[in-house]
Parts: sequence; structure tokens; C-alpha cells
Amino acid sequence: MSTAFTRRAETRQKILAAAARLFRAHGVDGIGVDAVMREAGMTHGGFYLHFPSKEALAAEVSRSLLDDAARRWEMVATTTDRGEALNNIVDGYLDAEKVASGGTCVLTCLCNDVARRPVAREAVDAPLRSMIQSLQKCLGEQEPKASLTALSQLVGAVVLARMTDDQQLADKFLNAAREAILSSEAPSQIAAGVESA
Amino acid sequence: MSTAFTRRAETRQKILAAAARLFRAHGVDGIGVDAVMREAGMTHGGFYLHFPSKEALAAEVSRSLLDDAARRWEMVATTTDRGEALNNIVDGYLDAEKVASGGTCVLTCLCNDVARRPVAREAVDAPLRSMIQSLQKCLGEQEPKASLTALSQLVGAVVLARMTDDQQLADKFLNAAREAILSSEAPSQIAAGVESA
DNA sequence: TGTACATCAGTGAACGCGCGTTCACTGATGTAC
DNA sequence: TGTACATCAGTGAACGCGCGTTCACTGATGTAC
Repeated sequence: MSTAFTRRAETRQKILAAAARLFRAHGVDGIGVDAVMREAGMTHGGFYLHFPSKEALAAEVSRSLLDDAARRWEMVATTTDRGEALNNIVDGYLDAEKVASGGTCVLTCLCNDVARRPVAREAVDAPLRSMIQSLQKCLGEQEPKASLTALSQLVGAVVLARMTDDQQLADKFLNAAREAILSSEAPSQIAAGVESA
Repeated sequence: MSTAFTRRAETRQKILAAAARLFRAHGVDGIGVDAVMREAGMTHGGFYLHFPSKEALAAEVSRSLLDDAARRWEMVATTTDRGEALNNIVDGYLDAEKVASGGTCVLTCLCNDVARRPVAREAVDAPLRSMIQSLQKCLGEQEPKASLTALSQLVGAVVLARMTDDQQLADKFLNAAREAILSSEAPSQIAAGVESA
């Protein structure tokens, strides 16, 4: 049974989930409050009981989606061994099916919406930093910038794969990024080997 | 003096330029046809003399902006020597001021708008392929996927730099990408050296 | 060169529609006695 | 346990406004004679 409090919280979650689905597919400006509420199974009037404005919803959706990703990465990075963790994260990110269905990371499918909204940018800051840290953990002893280039590589490949009409080219972006990141430890080891030789 | 034909064409260009400015800053769905026409110095009614719909305008803006970039890259790649050309392209793409002012590449500042619009995706196809080819030319003898990872690195770094509130972190994304791409020939040469040793 | 007419780029009012937000109300749930 | 009242999540009509698109019109430019 639901107390009033949990029922209210559950509704909020339903709105967040509905907005996440629709915003990701159509962009924040491509979807109205009434469409979000209909998707959540309610009428639009009740929206303002849960969020002060549509902008606030956009920020909350961004934060909440990226928080989920950050938590997953952190879990993976701390529980499995390094190489396997990196594999898991990279394969999860560059999943061709996810790209085709539009269910990609906030950093790729809402990046413009977030970049243009100061409130959303701020909301996304903490999980973004957490993701960088988790990546760095998986990459091991490399310089701190290794996580930044790896994340750029992931984001760029998905963004480009989403933009191209050609399924083969899209796959090439994803595969190339995958190999580049997963082999990124190898060159540095070779270089170290050369140095120590 | 302008003949009727060139005046018409000039107006079309003015509309395209105005739309480019506003779409890049606010997204296609964040700007109306009347705002575009006002920015171009006209009233909104005349818009349909030049474009059949707002969607067509969005596609044309995407194509035209990316065509400009593609032409610049091709020129650079064919006129200057390899290393310098790569430097030029990478520095131009990762310009921190451009990122701060919002005047970045279509692939980063309109990526979601393009990805969601089949017509715009198609319009962007040719210049995108041209850019990949120019990049590959600059990268020299490396495997064909080198241009794909380099482009992903460029796009991802700018997308992430635009999304973060922290100017320092933004710069780190840009600098890390710059170093990663510009040093990308070195490791392969080292590897080749190791192999032949 | 001058006049009469045709062309057509651009104007601005109007169309139906959906937006974000507000608010008086409903009705189900929770609380007091 | 039963009744009376308070709370509050959700409803749906309404607000002013801006959207994308259409169209009758204006007036400047181009053409014919």
C-alpha cells in the first residue's frame, strides 16, 4: 500500500520517466508538458504539483538519467577487474542497438539541450565528473587526461553514429572508437617497453 | 547592380545566414520562422518564397554550414603539408573561443537536431564524408579507421566542453583531444619502429 | 527616350493550433473525536 | 467502529502567446513597343 508521500513520489518518478523517454527522442523543445503528462498517464494540470517549470523538469531529467549512468559506471569500475570493467563500460556505451533505437547516453542524445540550459548544465556536472573518475579507474595508471580522451571518443562516436544515415558508417564509428579505447593501454605499454629497453 | 535573379539569391543567403546564427544558438525548435526573417531584416511572410518549409530550411542550414567546413578542410588538406594541415584542422576545431561563443561545428552544435531529422541527416551526408576523407589525407598512411577515431575525438571533446559549466574542465577536454590526435602518428611510428627492430 | 504593362520579391493580416502556466474544482485518502 | 472534517493529488477549462503556413496585396524592377 502507498502512503500519500510515496504515491506523490511515485507520480514524480512516472513523470520523470515519461519525460526522459520523450525528451530523448524529440528534444526538450520538441515535446510539450501535456505530451509528457499524457505519456505518464495523467492530465497536464497536475504537472506543477511536481515541478516548478518545464525547464526544471528538463534539468531533472538530465541529472537523473546521467546519475543512473554514473552509478552504473562506478559500480562496474569498483566491482570488476580493470580490463573487464573498461570492456563493459565501452561496450555498453557503443551498443549499436541502443544507437539505432535512440536510447543513448544524455551526453549524446540531449547534449545540445543541456549545453544551452545553464540549469541543466549544472545538474549534469556531478554525474559527469563521477563518470570521468570511474573511467580513469578503469584505465589504470595512465595520465589523468586519458579518461578525458576516452570519454570524448565515446561521446563523439555515438554522436556521429546517430547523425549518419549509413548504418555501415555508423558501425564503423562505433567499432573504431571501441578499438581505439580498448587498445589505449597497449600503446602506452609498448612505449614504456621501448623506454625501458 | 543586382539583377532580379541575384537579388533573390542574395535574400536566400541572408535567410540562411540568419537561420544559421539563430539555430546554432537556440536549436531548430527554439527559433521560429518569424525570428529568422526578422534577423534577416524582413517580415516572415516572404519566407515561403525561398524555402518550402521550416524543416527544409533546417536541412539547408545544416548542409550549407557543414559544406563550408568540408571545403575548408579539403583546401587545407590539399594545399599544406600533412603535419601542418592536421594542426590547422585540429586547432580550428578545438578553438576554445569558438566553443565559448557557441560558434562550433554543426556536428557538435546541431548534432541532435540533425540526428532527429532524416532530411537533415541526408543533407549532411556528403560534407561529412568529405571531412573524413580530408582528415584521412592529413593522417597519412594510417589505417582508414584513424580518421574516424580522430573525428570522434574532435566532436566528442567539443560536445563535452560545451556541456560543462567549468571552463577549466572544458579546456582540459579540448587540450586532451588536441594532444591525442596530434600525437596519434607518433605511436604508430614507434610501433612500426619496434616491429622492424 | 517615354509610356503601359507584366513580373515578382516582399508585406502584413489572418488561419488554426499547440504551447507553458494558472486555477477553481473534484474526489479519494488521512485524521480527530 | 462510525461520522465529520481536513488534506491534497489530480482534473480540465481557461489565460495570453507564439508557432508554421497561407494569401490578397503593394510597390519596385524589368520588358515591349
